[in-house]
Amino acid sequence: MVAATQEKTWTVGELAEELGVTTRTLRHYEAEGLLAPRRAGQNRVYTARDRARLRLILRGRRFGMTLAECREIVDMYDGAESSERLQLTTLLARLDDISADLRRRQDDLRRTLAEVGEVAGQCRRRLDELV
Amino acid sequence: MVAATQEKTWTVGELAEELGVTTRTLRHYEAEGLLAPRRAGQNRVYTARDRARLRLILRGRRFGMTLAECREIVDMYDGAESSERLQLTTLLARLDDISADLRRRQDDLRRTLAEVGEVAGQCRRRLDELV
DNA sequence: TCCTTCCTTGACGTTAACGTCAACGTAAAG
DNA sequence: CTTTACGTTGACGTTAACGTCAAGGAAGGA
Repeated sequence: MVAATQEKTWTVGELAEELGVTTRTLRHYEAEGLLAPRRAGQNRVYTARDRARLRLILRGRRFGMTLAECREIVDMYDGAESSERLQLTTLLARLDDISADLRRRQDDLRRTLAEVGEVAGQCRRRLDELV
Repeated sequence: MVAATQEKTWTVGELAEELGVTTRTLRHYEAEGLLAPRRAGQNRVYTARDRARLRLILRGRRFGMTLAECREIVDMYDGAESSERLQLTTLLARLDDISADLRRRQDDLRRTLAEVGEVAGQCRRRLDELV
């Protein structure tokens, strides 16, 4: 098992393809400080950790988080390994704020979904009447 | 009860203020065909119905719906009162698509919230270790 | 060697969703 | 009658999140 420590990596093209975005998006995220892939010479090398970060970002984007908000969240993964009480306490407070915000959005989504269901129900009733 | 049929109305400024947006936003939504308030001469007059539409729109915006998506949904409220079978059937299919999309976003949100909770938990554990 | 494919950086373009400013009308208050 | 506080339209500006070239480098196959 000589090669057991060789973790899988991706090129920009591969990772972009796999997650359904363009390479431009990956370079943009890097420019905005959301990703920081290794380099093999000039070329970017993405690890499984980079890939996980990217998936978090893309997931957030799908329900309206800005890149700045995404960055704040992924950065917290690193901050949570701090050893300073003040840092951890501050981070924890921020995380609570973020959770509250996400729950509000969850509520907005839930209500919207409910109302879409209402309209669908109304459609079905009118279709029944048309028999 | 002579005046019982006089429903409450709002001016742009009043409605914007009440819902926490600017008047520019209301005029923009009108230009994009999401709202169509009555006029009293030149001035816009918003009814409770307009207000309800606006609340739906703003709610959708909060979790990442575009104005075009918002318009499609609010327009369906009107379409659901159609009397043509084909119209209703088409609308119903579209509503199912939208519901599926919203549920995906709901899932994305749920997962993100869970992971934020994970990070918070990790913070708390590290804080405990620091006693 | 040449060709293709993938990568790089840099720079300008585009779209959505408003912000901002100008120039003007009008109705109530002082 | 003028000031103040709304309202109107029109037009240009701004920000975020990429899209879209352009120009070039490095690796591998025919």
